[in-house]
Amino acid sequence: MIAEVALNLPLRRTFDYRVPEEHAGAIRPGCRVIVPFGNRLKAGVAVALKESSEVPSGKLKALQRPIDLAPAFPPELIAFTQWIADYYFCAWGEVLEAALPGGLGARFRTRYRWREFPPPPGALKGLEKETAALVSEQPSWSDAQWLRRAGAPEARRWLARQLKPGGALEAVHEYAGAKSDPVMERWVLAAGKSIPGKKRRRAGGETQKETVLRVLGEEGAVPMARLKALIKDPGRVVRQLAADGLAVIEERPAAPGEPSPAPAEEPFLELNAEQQAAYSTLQGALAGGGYKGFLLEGVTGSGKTEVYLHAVRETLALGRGALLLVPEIALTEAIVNRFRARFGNRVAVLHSALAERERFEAWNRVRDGRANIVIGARSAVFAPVERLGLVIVDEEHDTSYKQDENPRYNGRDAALTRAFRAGAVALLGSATPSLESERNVELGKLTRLRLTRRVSDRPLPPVEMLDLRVLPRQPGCAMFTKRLIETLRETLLRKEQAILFLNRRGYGALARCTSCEETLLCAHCSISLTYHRAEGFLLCHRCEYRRPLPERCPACDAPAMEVVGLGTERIEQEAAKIFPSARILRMDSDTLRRRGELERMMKAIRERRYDIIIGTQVLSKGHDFPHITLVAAVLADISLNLPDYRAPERTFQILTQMAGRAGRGDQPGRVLIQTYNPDHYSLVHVTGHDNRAFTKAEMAIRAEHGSPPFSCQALVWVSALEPARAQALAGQLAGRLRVAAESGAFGNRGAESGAIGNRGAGEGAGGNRAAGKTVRVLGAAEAPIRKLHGRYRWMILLSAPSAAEIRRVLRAVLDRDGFKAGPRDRIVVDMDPYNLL
DNA sequence: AGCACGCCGACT
DNA sequence: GTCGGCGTGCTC
Repeated sequence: MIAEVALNLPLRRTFDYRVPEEHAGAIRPGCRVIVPFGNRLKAGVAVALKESSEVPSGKLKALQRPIDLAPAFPPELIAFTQWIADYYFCAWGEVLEAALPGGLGARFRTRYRWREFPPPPGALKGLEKETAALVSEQPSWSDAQWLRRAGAPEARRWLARQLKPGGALEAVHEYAGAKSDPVMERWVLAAGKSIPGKKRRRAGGETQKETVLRVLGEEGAVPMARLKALIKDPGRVVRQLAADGLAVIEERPAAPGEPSPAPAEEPFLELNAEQQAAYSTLQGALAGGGYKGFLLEGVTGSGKTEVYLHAVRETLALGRGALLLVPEIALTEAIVNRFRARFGNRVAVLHSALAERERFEAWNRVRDGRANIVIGARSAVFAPVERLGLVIVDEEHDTSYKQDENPRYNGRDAALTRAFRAGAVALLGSATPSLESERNVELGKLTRLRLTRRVSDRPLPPVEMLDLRVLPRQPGCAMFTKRLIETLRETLLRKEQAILFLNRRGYGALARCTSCEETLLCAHCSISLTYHRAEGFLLCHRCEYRRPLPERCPACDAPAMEVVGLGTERIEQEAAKIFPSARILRMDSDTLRRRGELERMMKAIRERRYDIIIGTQVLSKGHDFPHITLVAAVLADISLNLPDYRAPERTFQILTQMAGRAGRGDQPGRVLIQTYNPDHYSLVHVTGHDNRAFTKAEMAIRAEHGSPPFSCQALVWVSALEPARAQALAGQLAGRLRVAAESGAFGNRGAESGAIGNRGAGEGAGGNRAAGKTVRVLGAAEAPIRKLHGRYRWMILLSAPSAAEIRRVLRAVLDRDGFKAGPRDRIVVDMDPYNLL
């Protein structure tokens, strides 16, 4: 028997292994396995079993052992992850790695062993005395031991020499368990029947031994941890008892942590007419039992979640499971609690904010069917839900669904494909749908469902544009118009809460010399440093680089450094000056570092312990604030000016989401937008809450430029340590891609099946193509951020009617022709990219 | 990605 | 003479 194994390596291929007789029964498709690879061990997934292999049997190795007793991946997910790897042009093993909480999660250690023991005396030559003593006294020792004792460079060289053929040592690699293995606890069990009762009593009461024996007599078995509370050094006492045959020490799997108590049970709310209409349609689709896709477009506060809840209930009633994806930052206790209040422990939460143990536990509950409703971020799209009937993607427009490291998949698009392949209903929800989804509605791939009214029947707040080019400012504070400050003052006088929104953290945008105009840049990236006042440092927002704000300009030595531009820290400082008695809270990724901080702050806001909340877009995502009546964008232009064709879409979405935060309680809300571009269409349509008008305008622009969703794109990033090398390599690669694109234009291509094709009219459609190039190659061009993490970056843009065309070109150059980069160069493919910088 | 192998310059 | 730089190629 041969197992085909996908390894977590950036290789777009699998490896075959012989399955040894002893594991023949245990190795099934979907099992994680340990295999020898080169001269070490690696974890992988047996994705298929077969009778024979293309690989000559002399080359085949035997896999070492399985990690799992039961396959970690059901057949559906093996096929689905392969599809994802293929579509996103990445390694299957990397997708499998991303699909499991904690990854494949195998731990290894290395032991160094004497080829003969005791070692010949000459072998220790060159080692200092202590290290020599350590290694000469034992037949083998672990890498951890070695590192602790032998950090010196001579020792390192000695080891390398001895490990070479002819040396006195060999390295033995061992599997050291998986992260997902149950945590073990040491227990003490009573043994032997004689519990000596007539020991002479000491004046002070029981001896420590007697205490342990008494507890064992009462309970039979206790965890060591509990004895620790009773006596000083339970390990020593228990070892003695064990030696006397009175106790036995045993490792047992620790009991899983207390599941948090389910919140009070909550009834299903009655749906209003619009919700009911949407739900009825979903009900029909669910009953149909096959794939159907929907876009639920509902303004903030229109009750999308209640529709989700009803749809999930219906799904369960049909004997199927459900998946709810939420954006990375938005997963709050609120939505999880609502689900748990209706469905109790059928709900499992998979999220990076959870501790690793909890994620394993949740994942296991899904895998063995105890839970069949999964709520989680992007990677939850790979949750092993059985008989999947419904996949919901909340806030589907959110760009955090796109992973910006390998595998570079989009959770929303992956969700559509998974639903399609599973014959499930897909439901995308948003107040501001993405252009991709709008296009899919136009193409009939998604059916639109609309919720136009807020549940409370409260009208949407009026939005007022404040033109920064002309309006008078608050004296001494140029960032605020008088109008904004007056409105804020009224709000505070009414004892209501206000949000000041600015999409940049830190104190100011950059630090500059007033004398020579030099701007301070990051040492590793070609972007300006942001001053963070609270930390007292200049920080790079792309890497970890930090440095103090210098007194003198590093370029001209003038003592004239100044911090220019706006950040949330500065807004906070200025607001505190104007409203000294207001209670101000700043929310951005700086103040939200700690786990659970978001929840704590949200609670404090709901309890009205703050008057002004200042923050970045973390504020815009999916939270209810009943007492906020004013939302003001301090400078809407920041996100508008990025060199990214999606900047208007993002700006419209963020501002519309922010506007939706105003006035959800009893008080009506209002929204102010300060900007230098009051006539820009993406701002104007926020004023009118006019989704459709914005979409129409933006769609026209995209159509004109042929950008997504009217085409499919891939970015090929090329980076190197020297700028010239990056440029040359990118130029070469672009040339080769161009050749492949042209030569393939008239060639044969099979239609691919099963693709949902989130964008691009041609996905899976086969013919209907004009003769000529279908794949356009743009560039290579230098990246807008030309240097990042010390690497110089170039980009090549591939654009085509369908992803399949692009894959064909990429395969031709990168796989078939094996276009090679040096070990210090990097070539990264990003399908359907969101990050264009 | 690692890690070996292999082929050229500056040091004990 | 060797240590070590990094280009090249392979891993079932």
